[in-house]
Amino acid sequence: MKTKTVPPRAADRIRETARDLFYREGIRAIGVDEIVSRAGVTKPTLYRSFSSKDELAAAYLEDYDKAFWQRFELGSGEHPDDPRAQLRVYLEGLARRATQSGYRGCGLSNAAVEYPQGDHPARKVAEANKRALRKRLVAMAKAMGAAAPDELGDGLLLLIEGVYSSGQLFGKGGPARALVAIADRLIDASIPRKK
Amino acid sequence: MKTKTVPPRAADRIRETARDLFYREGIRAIGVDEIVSRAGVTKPTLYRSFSSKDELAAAYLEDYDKAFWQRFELGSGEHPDDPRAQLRVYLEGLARRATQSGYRGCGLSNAAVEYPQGDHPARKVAEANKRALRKRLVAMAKAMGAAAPDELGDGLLLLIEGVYSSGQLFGKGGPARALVAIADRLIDASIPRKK
DNA sequence: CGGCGATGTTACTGACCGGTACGTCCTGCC
DNA sequence: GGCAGGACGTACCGGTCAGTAACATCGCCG
Repeated sequence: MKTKTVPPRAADRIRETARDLFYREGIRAIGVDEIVSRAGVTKPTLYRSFSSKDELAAAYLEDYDKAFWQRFELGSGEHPDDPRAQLRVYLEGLARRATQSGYRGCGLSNAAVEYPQGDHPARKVAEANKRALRKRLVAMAKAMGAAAPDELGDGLLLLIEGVYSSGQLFGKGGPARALVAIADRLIDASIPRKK
Repeated sequence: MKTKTVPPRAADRIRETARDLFYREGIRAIGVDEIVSRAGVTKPTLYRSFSSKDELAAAYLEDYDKAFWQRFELGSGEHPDDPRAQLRVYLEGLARRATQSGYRGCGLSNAAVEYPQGDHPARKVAEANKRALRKRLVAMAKAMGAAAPDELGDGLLLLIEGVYSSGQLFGKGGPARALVAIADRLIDASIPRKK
């Protein structure tokens, strides 16, 4: 009970507000003034918790990364020994979200578009997430019994990234609706017949 | 011969410079001052040819759209009656470009990330291009004899957009290297056996 | 030669950007 | 009760943003 029972909200509110605004509007499009005003705090408060806007953006992406893995691993609990079913849970949820109007894609991929230079703190978080995702997908492909797990893993990654991107371009009736069927077809075609 | 033999360079140089800078660094990241200084012109000159930065961005994307279709239809000349081979030509070139370091993805998709609001002139160009591409891919899938052309067309679009996005995230050894093999597998699995 | 359109020059605007020096208030502890 | 220290706000900084006004200069064409 030494830790404050009401751990001063300011920093958390800033993080939440930044998360919403950065995701919906883009990082470069949102100024710190708008963040602090919507969060009901002031700029010095923000800069006491984050050394710069870039660091705040990186923190936002760290949060996003955490939330992503939570979504991605949701199927692992439901189907502990069936990697294909695990992946399917994520793909179905993704296809649903990505075919709603207002979908904004992946915050991490979007950040990489906004910050092309490799040394930006936000980009580093994005790249690390994508490398981990690629590794995870290859591992899943291997567990599915794919003849060429690297290839299937990369194929799945291409499909997923394609959904992030096209989802925000097409909205409601977009190509993401075909995701599950396409992934199924691709996986089938990549696993040696087990008959 | 009434049209000027040397149509004053200024507007064209601005367009070219904007194209390079917007593509490599992003639209929001580049100010008009940098464009005019690199183009060797001055701001009033820019604003005599383009009513605003947003319109200049739209013009850049129009140019990009034109160049895109040129690349995309490159295989149509080489293989007039083989849609699968036509597409393959584009995919091979794309996979090559997207696995080089410094690849920046698709200028149109990137612009849509930078400008999420549907009424922005740049986004309109991007969306129109993507709708046309989707239509073209479905038509190609149909011409290939796909059982479900809409589905295959959308699957190909997902793969292509996935390459744009992941190409700029992974660079040299990225998942784009699997593009051609994956597309082949997917197409094979989507066309009724013709044996 | 006269004139006109395209371009350059200079200087400026008001808004907004990220970031900060400094004062104030509130809380907990002796 | 009073003081220390942390949390927060007020007010401001210099720089950059997109966009413009007023005027000078060049070169082509009649």
